[in-house]
Amino acid sequence: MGATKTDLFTRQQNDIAGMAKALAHPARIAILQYLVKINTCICGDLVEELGLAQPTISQHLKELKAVGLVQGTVEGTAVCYCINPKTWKQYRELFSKFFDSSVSEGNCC
Amino acid sequence: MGATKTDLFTRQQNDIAGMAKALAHPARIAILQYLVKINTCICGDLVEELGLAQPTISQHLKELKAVGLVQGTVEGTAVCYCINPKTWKQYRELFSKFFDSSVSEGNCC
DNA sequence: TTTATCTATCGCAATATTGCAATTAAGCTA
DNA sequence: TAGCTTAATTGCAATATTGCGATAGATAAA
Repeated sequence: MGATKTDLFTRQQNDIAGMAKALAHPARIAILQYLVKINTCICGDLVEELGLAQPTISQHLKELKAVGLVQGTVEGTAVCYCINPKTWKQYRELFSKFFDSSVSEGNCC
Repeated sequence: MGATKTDLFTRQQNDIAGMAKALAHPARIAILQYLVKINTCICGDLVEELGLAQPTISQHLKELKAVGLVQGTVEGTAVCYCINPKTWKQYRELFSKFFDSSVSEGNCC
């Protein structure tokens, strides 16, 4: 029926999947990379940087804010966006832990 | 409308997003964790392990195979699945590289 | 060959995501 | 206040994803 059956899985599994979902769009990757590159905060010239319409960028920023990867502060008429370092580190650790599960090279099918 | 505008983004950005998309479902996370835990190959008792119907599991396995995270070999009537260590390492490195972009703690908005 | 077992595919329904035009909301400046 | 700029929200259309029943394909055993 189209909806993910989250109740079948552990909290951690849903967490990892949710984090991955936040990264599962090139526009959001581009936004994050841009924010990392610029370091200091940036507002909505993301609209210029990427080729997407303003409501679309706003939507992607909303999702990134929802998972805590990005912060926004109102600066006059503009909004200043930046990476949330705390969540960023959480993401790094979670993915790192997930992939560090040792995968044996040889005894595969 | 409704389709991702992949042509607006770099190859790398689409790659990361594509990899993230493969992980963006708890069932696929659960499958990968199970395969890592069992180490040696496993077939479709994933259906028992997770509570999803056989066609649904098959679908998720297909996606994991499509991105190369999982291999399958026919073993009689069953199919033996396992992690593809090569792709697994590629994923780990890509995500690690992405998140290791240094995010400064202080000068945020 | 027939039967049993296991997996893949098809087709469908329900839901989610993507993208944007139009509009609204909020703040600055004159 | 009115006018301007910027961002968020709304509403819609197009597409993608999720999940499963039914079916088909492949192989082993009788």
